[in-house]
Amino acid sequence: MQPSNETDPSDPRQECLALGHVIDRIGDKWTVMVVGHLSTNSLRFNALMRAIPGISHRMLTLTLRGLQRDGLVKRTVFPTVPPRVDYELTKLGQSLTEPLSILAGWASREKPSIESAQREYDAENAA
Amino acid sequence: MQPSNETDPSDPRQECLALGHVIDRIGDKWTVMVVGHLSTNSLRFNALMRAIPGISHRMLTLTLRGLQRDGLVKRTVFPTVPPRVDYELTKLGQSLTEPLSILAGWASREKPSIESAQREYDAENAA
DNA sequence: CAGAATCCATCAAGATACTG
DNA sequence: CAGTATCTTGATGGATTCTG
Repeated sequence: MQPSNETDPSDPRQECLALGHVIDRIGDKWTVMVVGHLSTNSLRFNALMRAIPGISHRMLTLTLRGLQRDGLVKRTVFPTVPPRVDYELTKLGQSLTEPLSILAGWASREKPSIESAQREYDAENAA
Repeated sequence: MQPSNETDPSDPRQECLALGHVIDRIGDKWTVMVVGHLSTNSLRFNALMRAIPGISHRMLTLTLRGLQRDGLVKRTVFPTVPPRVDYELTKLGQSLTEPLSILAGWASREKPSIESAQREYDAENAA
């Protein structure tokens, strides 16, 4: 039924182009980890730092700012001394946790297969 | 039953750390797009080039090699003249399309919300 | 056609030091 | 505690050229 229109939004390929765009935002390591850790409860800045091994001060800041900008994370400042800042997922952020956990499930399920494929590939390519 | 072991694999936080690792491989724009386009049928190199706007020759090569190494894509060479190479998802690769399409669904559903949040954030931060 | 190889600009990210 | 600012480097990715 579709005429010769190349930009059919119901085309799964178009959808995957849209995904590519969003993946660029939320698809990096740190973003995924932050969302994962905030999915259960709100956390303070340093608590996130401790929870996510290897993340630098700077990257956590930038990641949180990005998530905040996308409306996925809410930042709450308590005017105490010393200052305290809580980060929690917004409703929109919560809605992301399900797709991500599905992906996480796939990742942990298929991790062995992937790693064995890598070893095989590397072995073939080593000689 | 778990002792004071901090690396409990059933902990959702541990799972999200595993995700972070895998996301680093499959979570980039081009990889997602390639998998998306291969989800319906196998494609040749240049067909993928044309299907994915903006991808460079080099990035397509590297992306495909990575997917191949992970065992997600199978490369088939036809010894014809001119040479012809088909790329198709393996079974493992097929199994990834469902989680990805769920994520893609979320992305296209929530895209308006995200963009409006961004506009709001930028407006607040512009002044 | 399907790649490999080289060159190069840019940018992302870590380390470090400073502030309210 | 929760950031911001600056610096420096190393990886990334694009353009281009060459080959079987």
